[in-house]
Amino acid sequence: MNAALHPTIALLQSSSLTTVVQQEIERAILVGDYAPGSKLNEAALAEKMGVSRGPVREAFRMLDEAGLVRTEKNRGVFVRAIPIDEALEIFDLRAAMDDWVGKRLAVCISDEQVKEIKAMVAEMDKAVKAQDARQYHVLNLKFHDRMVEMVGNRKLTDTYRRLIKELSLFRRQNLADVVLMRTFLSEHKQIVKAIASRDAQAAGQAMFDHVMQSKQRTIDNDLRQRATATAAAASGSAGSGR
Amino acid sequence: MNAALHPTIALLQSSSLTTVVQQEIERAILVGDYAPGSKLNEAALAEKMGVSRGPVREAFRMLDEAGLVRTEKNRGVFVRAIPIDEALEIFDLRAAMDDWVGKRLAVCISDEQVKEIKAMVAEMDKAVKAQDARQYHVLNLKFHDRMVEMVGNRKLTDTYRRLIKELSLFRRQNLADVVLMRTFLSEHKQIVKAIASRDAQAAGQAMFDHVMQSKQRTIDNDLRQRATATAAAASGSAGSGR
DNA sequence: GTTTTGCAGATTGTCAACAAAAACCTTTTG
DNA sequence: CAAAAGGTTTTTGTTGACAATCTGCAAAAC
Repeated sequence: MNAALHPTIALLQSSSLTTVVQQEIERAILVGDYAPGSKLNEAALAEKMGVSRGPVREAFRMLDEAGLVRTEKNRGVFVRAIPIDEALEIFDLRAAMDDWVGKRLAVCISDEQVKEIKAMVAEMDKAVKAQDARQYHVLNLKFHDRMVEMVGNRKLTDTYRRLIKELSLFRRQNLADVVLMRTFLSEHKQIVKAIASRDAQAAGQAMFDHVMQSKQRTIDNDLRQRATATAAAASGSAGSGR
Repeated sequence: MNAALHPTIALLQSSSLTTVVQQEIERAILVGDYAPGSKLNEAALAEKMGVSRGPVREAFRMLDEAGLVRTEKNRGVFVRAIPIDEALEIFDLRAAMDDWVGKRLAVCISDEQVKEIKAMVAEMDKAVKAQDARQYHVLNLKFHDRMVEMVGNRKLTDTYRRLIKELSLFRRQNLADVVLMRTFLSEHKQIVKAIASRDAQAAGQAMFDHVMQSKQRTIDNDLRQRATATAAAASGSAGSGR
């Protein structure tokens, strides 16, 4: 007689102050309200959310273990700033996982599900044509997340999402220009095609390559930004102190 | 001027009560002091370790996020009991990761490191000949962990270890009998051989198959135990109530 | 003028107490 | 005798307070 209880009741049963604080801080971090490297003040957050410091501290411990913040004893907790080399490592690992995702999906995906991811690609197509980079980005995340989910391995899904969350802490990647979006879109189509044709080898390869392509773009991006940054610093030190 | 400070000072700087409590509880769980499913009492643990409940609660939140315990609101925290299907999922994911590990090592391992893993296999050989299943088990864990480490991808290492920890919460697998140990040992030799010969494809395949073999053994084991358990239950209900 | 020292304010680490919920045991009732 | 009711005890959730540590600034020493 406990099935299908009122949603509010279910919510109260499952969520303690700690968990809602944790979710709220996590949301704020992922959405960019707190920049990587910035300090999170216990008392300030506690007051802001109307709770005492206890639950906030417990939430911090969770976020630390999840890799979203880093704790320095007696100094406080800071939003983690993922360095470039760690981001690249994540790309490599993700590529290996997606390789497997492609292989598995080619074997076990249903016709229904093929339709679903085809529809997602179509939506991305629209976004590209409308030059809506923001929308494209959201759809892209959803596309990959959904495919991972379709494998039906919860551990894989958890692990994958964990990596994506951490990666989102990396210096926010410049929204792709239209040319790049077109490239990725065609890769997506290739992935879906390989999966739909049940070619495990090709599907794995396509997904692997696709992630490695993203990795390469991240490297290029970083080099470019690093160059402009040092240039600005040089002109800055030569010119105005600011 | 802060390098090479006194080890005791470094220890005090890095570890708070929360972290040492967390490590101690984790150790106790992994070593089997607290069986999967058993309840962890805040106050009892706090007193046992000579601290207040605060740090214990924070440690609980970390362990929860790490997947080693599960928290039920207003009821307490329990050592997680990994169900068979989740364990099998972990095996699948591990296989995919190890596939990649094999491929990478075949490409980037140093001659020095080849020697190292060969030595580990030799040690396992000794353990098998001595029929020391306990020692074999330890060496086996170390062998795989070391290879993962050698890939040089910290995210991979973290993720892998996390999975292994969770897996160790699965109903403690019966120590392998001598026949099985021999089988696994020969697979290990094959893995090392493929890596040493720089054959990426073969190395990946060998590691993948090896993990899938472990998975299969786990299935068999579970079926057997399940059978004897139901048989015992049947005779139990028919015979004495105990 | 630069470095060092000492102090004040703020922040974190830890603890003990209170409130609320769950578990347990006794008693009552059908 | 089983099941329900009620009260007691235990355990968790949350809070506020206190101690330890860090940070920044200003005064003193060199």
